Amino acid sequence: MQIKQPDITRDKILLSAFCEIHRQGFQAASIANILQYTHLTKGALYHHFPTKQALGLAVIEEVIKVQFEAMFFKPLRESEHPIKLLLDSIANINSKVPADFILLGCPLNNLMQEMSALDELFQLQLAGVLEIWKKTIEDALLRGKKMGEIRAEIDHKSAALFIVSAWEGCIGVAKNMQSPKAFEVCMMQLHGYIRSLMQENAKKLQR
Amino acid sequence: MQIKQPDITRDKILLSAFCEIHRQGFQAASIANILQYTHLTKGALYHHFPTKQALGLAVIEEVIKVQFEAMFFKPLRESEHPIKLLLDSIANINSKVPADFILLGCPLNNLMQEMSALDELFQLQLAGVLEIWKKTIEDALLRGKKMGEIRAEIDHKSAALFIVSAWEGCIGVAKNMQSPKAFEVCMMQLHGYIRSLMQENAKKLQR
DNA sequence: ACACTTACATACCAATTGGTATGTAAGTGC
DNA sequence: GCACTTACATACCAATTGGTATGTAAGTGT
Repeated sequence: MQIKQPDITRDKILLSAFCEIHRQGFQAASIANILQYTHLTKGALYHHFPTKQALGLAVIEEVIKVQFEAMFFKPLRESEHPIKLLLDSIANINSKVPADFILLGCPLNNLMQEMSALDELFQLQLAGVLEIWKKTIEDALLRGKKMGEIRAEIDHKSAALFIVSAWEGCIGVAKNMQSPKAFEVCMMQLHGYIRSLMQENAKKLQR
Repeated sequence: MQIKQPDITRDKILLSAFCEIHRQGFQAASIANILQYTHLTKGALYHHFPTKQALGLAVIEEVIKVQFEAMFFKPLRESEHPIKLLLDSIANINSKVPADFILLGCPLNNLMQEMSALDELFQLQLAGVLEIWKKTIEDALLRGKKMGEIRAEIDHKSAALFIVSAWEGCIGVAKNMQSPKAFEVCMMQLHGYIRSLMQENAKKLQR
């Protein structure tokens, strides 16, 4: 089964829109610019997407969500040692995420801050991705409990919410400072927070 | 000494601009809207501010920075028990910050995410406010060390950076979820992080 | 091979944008 | 009381915005 030409065109628009939105934000993203990079025209864009809003929502669902799924969610879900993977990912964060994610910000966080209060569809779509992230970490913490790594009395839902929030906060502040180094330092404190959720005897195993 | 009329006009523009920017973001903020609320005209605005950028920078310096100074920096700097104040502020956060700060986001964070990668003057001005916040918390932690509340081996600079980052992250995520309750839950985890920096015997004193 | 749909390209549009040029009335210094 | 500056108001402008109406060439089903 081969990939249809229209789907290629659609993907080209989505990818170009993602890049433009990542750099300029959604509202400032220019449809003219998006098209320029693809060498397509408005006819193509408005054939595949009824409005700019629909294009933006599709970027969240089909580009951003997919990226997060591949980079964070899937590895963590499928890991045999989720707590170890979580801690290692955070400790080596700058090798895990591209530099653009810090200098331009996290695409998810950027859109959350820009659009959540302005457009309910954006808010819901973004909240959906965030919810998956949160649930994935909740599940990791829960499995950590069963493996005797995470203390039983920990409120894993609150902890997961905080981990995601702090994570985005670290990127956000590092973006302002334009400093991947600050991101690294900041994430090491999040590393410390997660370690504070662990059983004492399990900490030794995790360097 | 009485307040000059021109200064009143200038302040009216600044305040209106702050509200518009808080709701729409800087780029989407419309000068026409800003003026509508003040019943002034472009002549007035461009007399007091040479460009929209200059207006935005003035809003950061003369509205946002001043608000933060009054709400967070000054109380913490002048407190005799800074760690207690920090923990109490976080525990009662929803009574400390207006609901707009969650539903519309933190004005500082909003602008950091929108503008840091686009405009160096914005980035520097915002980083300046962030730096004061960070320094104020650094100093609070340092005084906490001297009072035997914070453990001596704690890296207070990294911790302060993380506290500010996580704080903004909590607001950011709560903004996306449009949930002051989530903000409260999230901030209680930050509360727990700060407690994890404390001496064991000092923890008992703090409820 | 004919009817119909898909997948675009081209040309156009009203609305809005930040910014400017000009005008003017009210202070202000001397 | 005259010269000059301040503090605005009014009218205008080029550029850009998202969106649409129309045209057309290439499939696609029958």
